[in-house]
Amino acid sequence: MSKNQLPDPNRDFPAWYIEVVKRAGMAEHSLAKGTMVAKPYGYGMWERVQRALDDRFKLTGHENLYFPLFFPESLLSKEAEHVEGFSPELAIITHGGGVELEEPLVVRPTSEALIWSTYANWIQSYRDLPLLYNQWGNVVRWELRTRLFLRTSEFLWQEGHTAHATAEEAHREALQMLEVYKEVAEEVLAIPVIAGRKSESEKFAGAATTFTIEGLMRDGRALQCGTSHFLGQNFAKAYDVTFLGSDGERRHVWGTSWGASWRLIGGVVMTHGDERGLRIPPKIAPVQVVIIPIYRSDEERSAVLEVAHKIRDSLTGQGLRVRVDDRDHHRPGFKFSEWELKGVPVRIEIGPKDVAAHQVVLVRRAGGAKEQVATSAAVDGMAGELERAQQDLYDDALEYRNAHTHTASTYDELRDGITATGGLWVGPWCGRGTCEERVTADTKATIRTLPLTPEDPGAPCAVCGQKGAETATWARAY
RNA sequence: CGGGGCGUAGCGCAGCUUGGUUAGCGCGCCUGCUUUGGGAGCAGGAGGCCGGCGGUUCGAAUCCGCCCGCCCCGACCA
Repeated sequence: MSKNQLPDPNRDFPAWYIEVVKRAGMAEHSLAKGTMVAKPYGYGMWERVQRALDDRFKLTGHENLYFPLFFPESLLSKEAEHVEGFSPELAIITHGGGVELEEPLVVRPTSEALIWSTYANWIQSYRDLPLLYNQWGNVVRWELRTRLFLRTSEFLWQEGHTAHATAEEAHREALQMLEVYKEVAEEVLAIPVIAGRKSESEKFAGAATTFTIEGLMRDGRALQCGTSHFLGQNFAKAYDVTFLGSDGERRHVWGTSWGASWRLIGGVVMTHGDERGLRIPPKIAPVQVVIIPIYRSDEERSAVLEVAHKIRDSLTGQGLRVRVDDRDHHRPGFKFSEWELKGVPVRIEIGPKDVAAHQVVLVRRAGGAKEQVATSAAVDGMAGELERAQQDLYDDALEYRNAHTHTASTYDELRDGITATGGLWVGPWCGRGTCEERVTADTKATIRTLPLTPEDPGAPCAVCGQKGAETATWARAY
């Protein structure tokens, strides 16, 4: 059989993940602990995700800007909960230019502190509102345990920061951007996600309410794929951001912030990958169609390549991303395996027999046998083929999630269920931290989502039995 | 920070216990020939401050000390 088998994802998912990411050429570890080199194949996916998000940010009225990587340490300390949340993960610069700095600089773990302290100067009147800005950049969080794409000391992301005159408007903004994340996750990354609200213990340090989208990975663990925060007036008060209303009253502004990172790429790997490697959704695939020429002699080679290049050109003309793998030092079988590992949605094989018959062999990564198709039909039908591949990945992932979503009404069901099967467990929760902590202590699962808007009191709490619970979704998470 | 492990060619490793002439193996890489429809074969070749510093010794990858780095488990993860 084939060589260089990947670890079995069903037996050792973490080993499978790291091998796929490395061998597909997405990323590798770099020199400093916990840092990562994003290689072209992985960065190419990130570029597609960036574009999908950025287009939607613009359509919803936002503009990009850029704040610096460093700011004075003292700035952070103005919002008590915020500084407490971040202080363990800060990278702090104490020296520059060969001398000790008068005041240390922090490398941003997120930019709320700097941005709100700056917004204070930009906002005077209700006429300056709303402020709808976003920035693309990197942040640093000194993580103890890191994983490629999922948790690295430095990572790439975007962070949106908006300021509004009313709580209602800010709240709407936070939910609107959550919806943008959900749309990108589902329609672009083909990852079905649950949109919800975080519990008090899981929310962002400094936020009034944190919203999240959560996906379910193939090993039964949940992954937070994006968060959007309604900040209330917390940062406005900490950094004294006020405006004069049309009524002449001075008020603090209401804020939001929202972020998504290249962790999404890790989510794609863990949602769609299989024992052969990656399966990349066509919308973010750096290569959507790979053409493998097959030949023996030089004459065959030039005849086959001529057709291969023609097909490539007409597909490229449709706006598709196509690669002809004309490397002469690898045989076809090697290329088949390699492009499957790299998750290219559609492969076209062309040999001398196909050239003679004006056909190609078409192979879908998502499964199914090889199919002989007339060349013209393959070219004309490719866009539709990729749309189906995109949909198939989503449908597969949704089916998996549905099959791994369970309900529990008693504590035994919840605890034993999480421990035995993983996946998502839905059960009523009274809202008290003690009940939440008990589940986490017993199962290592956390509340991933609560309903977007608080529910009317319902069934008794699965943990303590007290009435007035709302529906919580539990899972072990990354 | 606590517990455990590891630093030898691009990658993965052996050698170290019991010091000894030129430090090996697999993969990868380079050249040539034969191959090419599911991970090619043969032949030749290149590539090493053996993590660093110091010590013991006629002689150190190997023994001793110190240092540095990385990995795994735990604590942590807004």
